[in-house]
Amino acid sequence: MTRVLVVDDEPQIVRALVINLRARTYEVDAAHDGATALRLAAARHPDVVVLDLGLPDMDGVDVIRGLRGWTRVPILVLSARHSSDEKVQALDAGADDYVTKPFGMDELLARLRAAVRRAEPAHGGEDDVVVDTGEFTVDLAAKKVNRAGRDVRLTPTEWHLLEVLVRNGGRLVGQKQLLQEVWGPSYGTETNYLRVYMAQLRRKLEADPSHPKHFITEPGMGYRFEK
Amino acid sequence: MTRVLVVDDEPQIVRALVINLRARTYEVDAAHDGATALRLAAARHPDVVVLDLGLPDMDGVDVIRGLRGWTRVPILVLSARHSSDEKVQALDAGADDYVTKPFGMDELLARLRAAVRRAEPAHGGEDDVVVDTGEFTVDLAAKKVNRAGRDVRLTPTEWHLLEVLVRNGGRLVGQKQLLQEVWGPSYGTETNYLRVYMAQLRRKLEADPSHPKHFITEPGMGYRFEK
DNA sequence: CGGGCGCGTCAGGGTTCCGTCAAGGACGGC
DNA sequence: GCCGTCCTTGACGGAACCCTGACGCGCCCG
Repeated sequence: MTRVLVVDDEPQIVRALVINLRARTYEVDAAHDGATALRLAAARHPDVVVLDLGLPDMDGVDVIRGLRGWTRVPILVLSARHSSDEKVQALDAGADDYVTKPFGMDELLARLRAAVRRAEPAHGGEDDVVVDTGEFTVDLAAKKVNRAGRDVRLTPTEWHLLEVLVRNGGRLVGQKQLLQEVWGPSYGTETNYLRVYMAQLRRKLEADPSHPKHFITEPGMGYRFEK
Repeated sequence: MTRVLVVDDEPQIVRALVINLRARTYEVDAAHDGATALRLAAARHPDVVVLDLGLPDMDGVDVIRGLRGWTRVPILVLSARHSSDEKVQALDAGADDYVTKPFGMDELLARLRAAVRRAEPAHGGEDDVVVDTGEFTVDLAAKKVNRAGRDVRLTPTEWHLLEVLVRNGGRLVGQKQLLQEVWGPSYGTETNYLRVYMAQLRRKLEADPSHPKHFITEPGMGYRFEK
């Protein structure tokens, strides 16, 4: 859920923004002056701030500076002033975008999405998903398998098979599904491939490969990965 | 030094931008059509792109998509179209800002500064910038590699490859991803490039290049940098 | 009790993939 | 215009990997 802080002293603008943002499932806080805005920003940690420069209690640029003192949250400035100087001042103070009133709601929302998007951490936020069995660990993001403190080397096919099984952890995966996901959609009956590669996975990862505890065979059906 | 890629088919606009940017000590490349823009972006890796939507050879939005396929470089769109739809389309395709012609040079430069500023890495993780393997150190910020007290000289391509690997330290990086990040999005199968440049990196950085400890090959999949 | 079926194991051969070297071409500096 | 640096490209030996067939074993069923 994305949280937005709207700062404007004109009630009808705040209302219009709040309605439109809530309708798009944003979480919205609103402030009518600069002091409240700074306090709310600190308390609620919004993902983006929409800030009107014309506030009753302080200069809008000072609000920007107040925020930039401790956060890099995207700031989208809203202003009735069209002068170039005003824009330059706000942007150089740390604003991310500057929209002049009257503004189109579609455009504002698009600029808001752009601001939020680029604030997201790089690389799609792929958390290091690590599965731990006690005997070995599988790091799906790094494509790494560790056993007894040593990295285990897997071939592409071995890794691919392991990945499908681990992602379906606990569930039974049919042999046809395994074959198609690892070898391609035109495969489905070559169960000997599975036997060979399951054996290699077990040899590399199981403490006792002939009595597997994690790579379970379900005769006639498929295989299952268990922690 | 900040590098800017200017994309516009109107020579006078390009000239005005180039002059103004160079006067402010930016490094500037210019392209007059989309294909050239994508090629230059891949070759020169600009820190920000100024893109006119009205290009002779392809839709500007497709240029944005072409860039976003492999890079998060800030894109500042320049357009004669004022319609809300156009803006929304460009922004949602991945643009960072949208300025309508005619534009004030002061404002454009301020928006450019804002785009470059927020693309900078956050201040705080300073110690993450230098990676130490024991045999050599890589300073990502200073773009320097030091080995046995001496700076190692890397070619641009060597450095770029090293950078991608180090930033993904420990993680396996697929050959396709490496090729696209270093050579550009239109590459993906030229694995011989990787073989040549990995060999050069190893020759310059590994104690025993034929038995690499830090630049690990994962046959059939990609490469991995290990401390 | 014997045969069939499914599974696990092993080793060899063909193919793909990788490391290495060297030559040719593009580019920029002097 | 020459020279050095860098990038591209091709070729080749060797290593890694994938496929394949053969065999043994346990289980179920006839």
